[in-house]
Amino acid sequence: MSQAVKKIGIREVASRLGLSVSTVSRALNGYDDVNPATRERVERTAVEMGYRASFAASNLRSSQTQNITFMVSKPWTKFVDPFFLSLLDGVELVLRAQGYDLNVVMARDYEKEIETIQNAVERKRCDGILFGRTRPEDERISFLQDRNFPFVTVGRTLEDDHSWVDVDHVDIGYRATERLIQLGHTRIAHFVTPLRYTYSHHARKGYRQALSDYGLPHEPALEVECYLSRKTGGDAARELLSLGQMPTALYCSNDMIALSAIEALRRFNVHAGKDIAVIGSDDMPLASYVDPGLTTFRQDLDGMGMRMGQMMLAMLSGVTEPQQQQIKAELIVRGTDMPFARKPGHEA
Amino acid sequence: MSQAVKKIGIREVASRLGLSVSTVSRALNGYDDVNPATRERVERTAVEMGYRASFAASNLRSSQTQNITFMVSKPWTKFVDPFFLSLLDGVELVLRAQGYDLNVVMARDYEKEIETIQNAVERKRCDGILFGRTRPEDERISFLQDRNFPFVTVGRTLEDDHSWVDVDHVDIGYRATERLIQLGHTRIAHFVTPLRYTYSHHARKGYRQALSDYGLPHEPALEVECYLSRKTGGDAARELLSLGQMPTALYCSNDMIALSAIEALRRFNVHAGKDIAVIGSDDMPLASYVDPGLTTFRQDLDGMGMRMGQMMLAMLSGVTEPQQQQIKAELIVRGTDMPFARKPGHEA
DNA sequence: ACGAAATCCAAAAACGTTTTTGGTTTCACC
DNA sequence: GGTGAAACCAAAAACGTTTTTGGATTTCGT
Repeated sequence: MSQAVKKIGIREVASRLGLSVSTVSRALNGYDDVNPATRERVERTAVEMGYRASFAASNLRSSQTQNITFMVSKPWTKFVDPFFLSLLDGVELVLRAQGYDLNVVMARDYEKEIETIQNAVERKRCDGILFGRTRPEDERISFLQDRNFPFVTVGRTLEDDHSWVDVDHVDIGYRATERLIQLGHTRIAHFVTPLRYTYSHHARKGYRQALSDYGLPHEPALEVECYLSRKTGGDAARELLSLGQMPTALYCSNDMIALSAIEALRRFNVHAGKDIAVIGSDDMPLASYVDPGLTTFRQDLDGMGMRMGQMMLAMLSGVTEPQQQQIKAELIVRGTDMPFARKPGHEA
Repeated sequence: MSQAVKKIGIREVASRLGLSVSTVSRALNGYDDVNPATRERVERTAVEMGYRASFAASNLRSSQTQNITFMVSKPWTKFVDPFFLSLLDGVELVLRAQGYDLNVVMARDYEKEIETIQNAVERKRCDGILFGRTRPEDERISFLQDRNFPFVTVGRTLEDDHSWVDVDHVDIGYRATERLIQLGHTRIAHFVTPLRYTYSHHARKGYRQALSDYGLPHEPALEVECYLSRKTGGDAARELLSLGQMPTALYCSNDMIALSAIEALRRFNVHAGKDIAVIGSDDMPLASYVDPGLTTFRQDLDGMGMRMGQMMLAMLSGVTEPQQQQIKAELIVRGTDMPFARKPGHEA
């Protein structure tokens, strides 16, 4: 543990070089009115002396932080984290390439979300904000729009008048349901993710559309909203069981819900892939490890993240009109779906 | 999209109140030489006017950021994320309670780790740093010690002359091995996590100690180092299989390795819980979903995180001597371990 | 009613950069 | 040799707070 290192500022660098402070600053920040030779000399000396501009000071003067914040809400950290982490990876990659830092802050709960954003924006802690779990009417979004603060979301709202990336959940819902129909199923349940999130509506819309397109009746009882913690897929499954008439197929707009439903059904001797067909939505890592593997949809999170980063970069460099990108998910067939069998094997 | 909100600083608040800027500042920052009535008036007006101190400015002047950074390395984001997220949760909780923000930055790879820390420290972006994946000789730690910068790690080094929290991996290794021995196994393999991390050494030490305590020979061939990506538990398992003499039990210092080994062995008709006993180490969420469930150890991540936060807080308030806390993990018996059977059922 | 201590507050300095402003060279061109 | 433009750089202002300094005012014991 050696002696604390002497603090060294831009002044020191300047005086060592016999240059003025402003020249050093301009050299370091890539201005064009500085002699290339001088610039080189400055740069070399700066690293030699171990000089690094104080974040606070440059931030204060330039009112730029070179910093983008990704806000993640508490519910995420419980289950959907892999989702979020792959995404982050992509974002970070493209932001870093342009000299921006990405940092992640956690909003402990629902109300804290807006507070967190407020803190970030009003105290000018970052140049832009990223977040997901958008809701049809999202006060975070109107807040940011009001102050004209750059942001990109994962997911849409009702209005859609901002920049976002999103997976096409209508498409997923439709294709999942369609597949089950084509496998011969006629009574297909849908375990719905919390409807406060926009994507849940989309998924449900796809589900209903497929049903209607293929002339199947829409049974409201088969459509049950789940919550990641309060009411799991397991709870929903038990509810359905107790109602008597089990469906022969199940589409869940979230793998976690699907998995917990499968788990619960197994207890009642109803086996996914044998007695009931199950399709999930977001190919979480667990999905492939479980036996049988969950049939679900893969989303190109990394690509989405990169796209998201690019959008942010564009906004930061002046682009003002909303940029939007929707991507299709890819069906991953594993073991939990199967054709309709004459006699559904549930003797609950 | 309304008009951009007028920027309002401490000056505006002061003049509105007919007070001086300094008084407003002192009132807001809880100094004691300000009339309670005045303080109340100031506080009310501040929120009324929507005033929030600029982060950069207060940071610059006070040289405090009220901000703690948790650095996570890329490898983590792939597999061990649940680990890391629970931990974070605890940290965040206690830091927030004292008005500190926690933010997470990702180091893209090995070399970037030190760079990330440098950036954080030298540019004074935070008041303290947290990170894990410590190595026996860890340059990050010496760097921070040299500059006398507050930090707490998850995991130890050879020296241990700093603040850390850690799970007792020697204990886990010992108890896992002991349990397998008591179940009658005599040939117990150990799939070792990357030895560049300190905890891997600890786990191996526990493993070897148990072997020796119970008079079992230490077969080097049964001890194979795995890497989270390059050489998985599956690879290691296949390696062992090809060597001919399979062990009847396996202890892995990481659940992911255990799981991938189990998966690979199944392909060769060697079933965990029937043909081979397997014990993991860190009860990742997957462990309970897999069938049969993985017998492993639960670590109180949340508690560890909180402890970690407390240590940081203590350092920030002047405590200088290293604080250290080791916690014991709890054995979670599920389905992958079983007593030794006369005829090990592997016909590979 | 007086002095000392405590309380309250204003003015100005300071934090370490970047940006603005403007001045001096250098250079090419007529 | 004079002129204008381009290149280079120095000095000082500015960013928005917190901290320091010190001057009033009030309070309290005697």
